[in-house]
Amino acid sequence: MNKRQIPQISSRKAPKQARSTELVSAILEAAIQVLAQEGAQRFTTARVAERAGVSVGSIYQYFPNKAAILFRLQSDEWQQTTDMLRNILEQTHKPAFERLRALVHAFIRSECEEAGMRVALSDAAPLYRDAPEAQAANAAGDRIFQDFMREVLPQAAEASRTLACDLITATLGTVGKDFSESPRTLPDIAAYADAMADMFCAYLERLARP
Amino acid sequence: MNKRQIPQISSRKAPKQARSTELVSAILEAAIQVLAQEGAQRFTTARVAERAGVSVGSIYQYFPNKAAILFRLQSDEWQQTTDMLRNILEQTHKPAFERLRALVHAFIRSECEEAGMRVALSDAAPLYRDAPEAQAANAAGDRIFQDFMREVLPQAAEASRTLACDLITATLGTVGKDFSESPRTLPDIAAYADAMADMFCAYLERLARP
Amino acid sequence: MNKRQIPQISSRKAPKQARSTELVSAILEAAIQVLAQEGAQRFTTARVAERAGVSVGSIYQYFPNKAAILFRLQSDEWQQTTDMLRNILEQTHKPAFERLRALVHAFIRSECEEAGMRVALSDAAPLYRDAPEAQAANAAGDRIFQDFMREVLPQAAEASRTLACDLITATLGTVGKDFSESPRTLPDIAAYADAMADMFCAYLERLARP
Amino acid sequence: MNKRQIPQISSRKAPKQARSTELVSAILEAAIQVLAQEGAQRFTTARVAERAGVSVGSIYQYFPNKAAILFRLQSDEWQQTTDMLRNILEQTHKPAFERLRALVHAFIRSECEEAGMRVALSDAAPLYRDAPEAQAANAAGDRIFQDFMREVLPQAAEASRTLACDLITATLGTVGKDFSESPRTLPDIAAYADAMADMFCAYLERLARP
DNA sequence: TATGAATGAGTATTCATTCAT
DNA sequence: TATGAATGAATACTCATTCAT
Repeated sequence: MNKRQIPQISSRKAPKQARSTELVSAILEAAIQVLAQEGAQRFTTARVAERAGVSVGSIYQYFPNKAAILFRLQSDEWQQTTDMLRNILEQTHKPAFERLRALVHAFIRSECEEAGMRVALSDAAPLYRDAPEAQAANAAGDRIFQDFMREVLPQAAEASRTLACDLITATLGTVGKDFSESPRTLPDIAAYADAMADMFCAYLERLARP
Repeated sequence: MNKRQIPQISSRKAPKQARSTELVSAILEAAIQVLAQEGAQRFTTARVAERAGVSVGSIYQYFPNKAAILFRLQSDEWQQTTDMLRNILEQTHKPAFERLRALVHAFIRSECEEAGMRVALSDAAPLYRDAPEAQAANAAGDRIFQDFMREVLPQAAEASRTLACDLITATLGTVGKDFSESPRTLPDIAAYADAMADMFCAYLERLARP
Repeated sequence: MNKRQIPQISSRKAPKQARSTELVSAILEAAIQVLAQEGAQRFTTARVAERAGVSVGSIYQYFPNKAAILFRLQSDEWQQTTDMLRNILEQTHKPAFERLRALVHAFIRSECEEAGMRVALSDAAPLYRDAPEAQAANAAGDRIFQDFMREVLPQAAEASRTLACDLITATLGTVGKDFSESPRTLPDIAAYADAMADMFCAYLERLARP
Repeated sequence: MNKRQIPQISSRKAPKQARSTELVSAILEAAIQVLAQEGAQRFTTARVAERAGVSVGSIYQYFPNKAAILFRLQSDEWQQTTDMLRNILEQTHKPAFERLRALVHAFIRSECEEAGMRVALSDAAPLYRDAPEAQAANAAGDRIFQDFMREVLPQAAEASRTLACDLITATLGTVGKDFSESPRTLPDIAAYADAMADMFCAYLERLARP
């Protein structure tokens, strides 16, 4: 098996003071730029520090290592995405499939924004992926979707509902990322999102059928 | 934009002589082992050379750089997969959806074999991904599927058929890879493949409907 | 010749106020712990400050640099040892050789206490050794022994007496330290101290002989 | 307890070819110079490489890490010293005490040569000391002396002979090193060596007495 | 006085690639 | 053809010390 090292990744200190928060923001902002402009390969602490107008030492005051910066970036992404998805799914006055379609559109669109950075971030995944913190973060998103699935497939067996949920979230996530790796126009994005929503709806309808 | 270097990736010489072919095979075989056992991070020419029982110099006789080895590995994978998919899709005496289901099963199963190596290989993707040769290789697989789609959706507009084709191949590829990153049992694999096939069939049925 | 920097090492201010003395004690106590538990390599001002429950800045209020802390530790050791030796040698009602034997025992025993810290402290010697203050401190101990030697070898020429004094103090000091670097049981300590005392007595007897 | 890392220290490859041996020699020679002129603190692989007129990479071709260079230097010292001592002790046609005196003189003299480098080397001891290889190397020297002690103290109990042996070798080694840390004139060296030899002889005579 | 955030020079080690033999 | 020694740029991380608050 692979002998990958699992790094400590949690933030070194809670940025309580205003100064700290600013610095952390500057570092993260710089990290995003470096990632987007230079790629994962050239993402180095020195470059981030320089871009942030900060010393390397300061980076290590707030992040225990390079992986922690990347993980933090990814974490923030997940958080935003999760929030966005939750907001859409919670609009229970709208029909379920309409919400699902909106969700797919929103997700694909958001993936295509800052695509360069996102691709680089996922290129760097091996550096933070295996940390325990990373595993936990992903779980949150899944739960939201589980609830939605229960609403759409109230009759389905638990196991098959979970399977469907896994399949749809995996498709949304990985296919969305894959799609965003090439530059896309807005109409292309809309068309692709529609196609994906069609696929999900067709699948869920079939599952819902007796 | 990213300033990634785009390396030359094509093999340096066509290995016509038996000796050469042996050497190339040894190198590729060693590369697979190093990838599987050490991970993308520790995939170095020196390690490949040592494992292959060959000098580093010899590697550079047949591959212009490290990325070329990885690309070749990926290429071979694609080739095998493409062949496999073609064989399944060409069994035109079977119903289309049956073939599609068989294809999904075969693909997911094959992704789950040697998953360690495959994950490492995809971790290393940034190294070879941007080479022009890589783009071309993918196209071949798509064409095969295009034909199948024309069979299943003879009435559909060209554009929407292409879109569906892209979506399904992307889903198969990326979700398959994502699924294979965790260790899976055979029944899990079968269940997941069935779910995916269900989704594809439901989607295609909807598209085929007037 | 070596280009080692010779740092200023004397304490930055005389800690007259109670608060200051407490702080200095806390720092020194923490320094001992860090040295013993982490070793010379990991002896950092940050670690000392943390262990002392004090800010780094405070350390620099009382010590001009890291070396000064180490030097102070070493100084205190020397002071204690010197006092101990003086006490033993001043018991002039006991026979000289009996006092010498007691001294050797006491010294070896004390070296073996806190051996971990002492080893670390001597590992760190390069950092403080070359300071002029360090040279002076050692001289004090020698003078006490000189007096004892004059008592034991009243007839000997000044030069040869000084030589013997140097040799014996050097042996006591360096061999004692060397011995203490391995963990020792009390009986082992006693046996070794007896052997060393035997050696010293035999040597002094020979020198005393006409 | 101290959390010192114990590094791998053995040479990376056996320098079979002439070229290799030259390189290793150049590296070691450069290491000696850096150590003598810059001190242990400033002993860096980069400096050694530069002084040797060699790339850093080349150093790592022959030594697994920095500690290994230092250990090799120390090893070579031990080897030379051991050989020297053996040669002197094996001249069995000379009286034992005469050989012992010669040995002490030779040892102290050799310690005082290249004293700067030796001091620096022992300053760096924490880096290589804890490696298993280092422990083994020391044992060899002891055995030679054991034989000599058996010759001088044929009647003594095994335990007390071993104790005396340990004490004398420790004294010779550590006091010799301590003495060599200050610059010395030849007559001073001779006088000190004589005093030490006197001490050893007096001690051994006492032990030999019934 | 006390703090602790900020600094940035300093270092060991790796690894893709070349080229003399 | 094959070798593998040599190269040296690149990089994560530490830590003594300062100084604004």
